[in-house]
Amino acid sequence: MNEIRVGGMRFALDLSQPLYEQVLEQVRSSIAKGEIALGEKIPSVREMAQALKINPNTVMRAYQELERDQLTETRRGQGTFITTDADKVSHIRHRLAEEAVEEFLARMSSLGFTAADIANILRAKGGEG
Amino acid sequence: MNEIRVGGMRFALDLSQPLYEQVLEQVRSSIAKGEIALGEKIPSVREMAQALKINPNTVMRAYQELERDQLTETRRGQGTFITTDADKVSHIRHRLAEEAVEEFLARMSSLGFTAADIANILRAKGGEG
DNA sequence: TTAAGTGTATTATATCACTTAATACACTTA
DNA sequence: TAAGTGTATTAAGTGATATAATACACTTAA
Repeated sequence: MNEIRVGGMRFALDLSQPLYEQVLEQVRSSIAKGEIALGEKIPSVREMAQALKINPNTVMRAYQELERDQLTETRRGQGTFITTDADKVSHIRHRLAEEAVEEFLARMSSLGFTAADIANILRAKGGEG
Repeated sequence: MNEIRVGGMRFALDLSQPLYEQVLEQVRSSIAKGEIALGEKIPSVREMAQALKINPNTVMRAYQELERDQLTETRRGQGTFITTDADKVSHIRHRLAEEAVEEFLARMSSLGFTAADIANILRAKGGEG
């Protein structure tokens, strides 16, 4: 699978998407799922870059987006830490979910599926899984 | 809105995505929704390019993807026509829906939402709309 | 036969996002 | 003081996207 474990997180990078987006999303996912604790330190830019075999600048870009979303706090000279504010995590998590739902519904609507159609499809899906 | 009507279809292009993908998706959407009839001729490459103010090569690329999906048939010297095979349309429509569902569920799962969570969110969404 | 309108192919150019590389600087801690 | 942090800068390369200009094969109607 080319799966890399670093800092208690799992990473699987490919070329289908920008690398910085994949790093961002996979760290964010770990936070949202609670797989990494609040206040915990994540690997340094250089350490992460070396582990993932990508450029430090690329990791930096991902880390800066995490901080802009207030999911992390950076302390110069110390490192990058997950926020200690559970509300921040909850807020971002629901905002991202809202975006996913909106995009999904728009996409299905553009294919001519109604809300009832979608409910049926998901119900069928849930039944088999 | 910068909405352009051409060949019975509506187009609204922006810079958030490749132009050829937007043209592809918007024609495909018109077909899936039955807004354009089976067997009908769609605008020529040059006509579409002029109407949308984009390059003919860009339109060409969108048209070729439609043909690869067998949603259209091209007749040299005559033009590009929607397939007359309703099954083809149905097949593609369900394939795209399947992809949308899979991506949506994966995205929600990466945020730590369960199938039950998702059902609740969509039910709430349906109720208010 | 001809002219206009089709799809199609080719070559060249330009732009932009992404990624890497190499450095350097400010800060914190041991 | 040395090592490890985040951060900034400059340069270069690559690939996808889009445009431009041109040409060719085919179909249809005048």
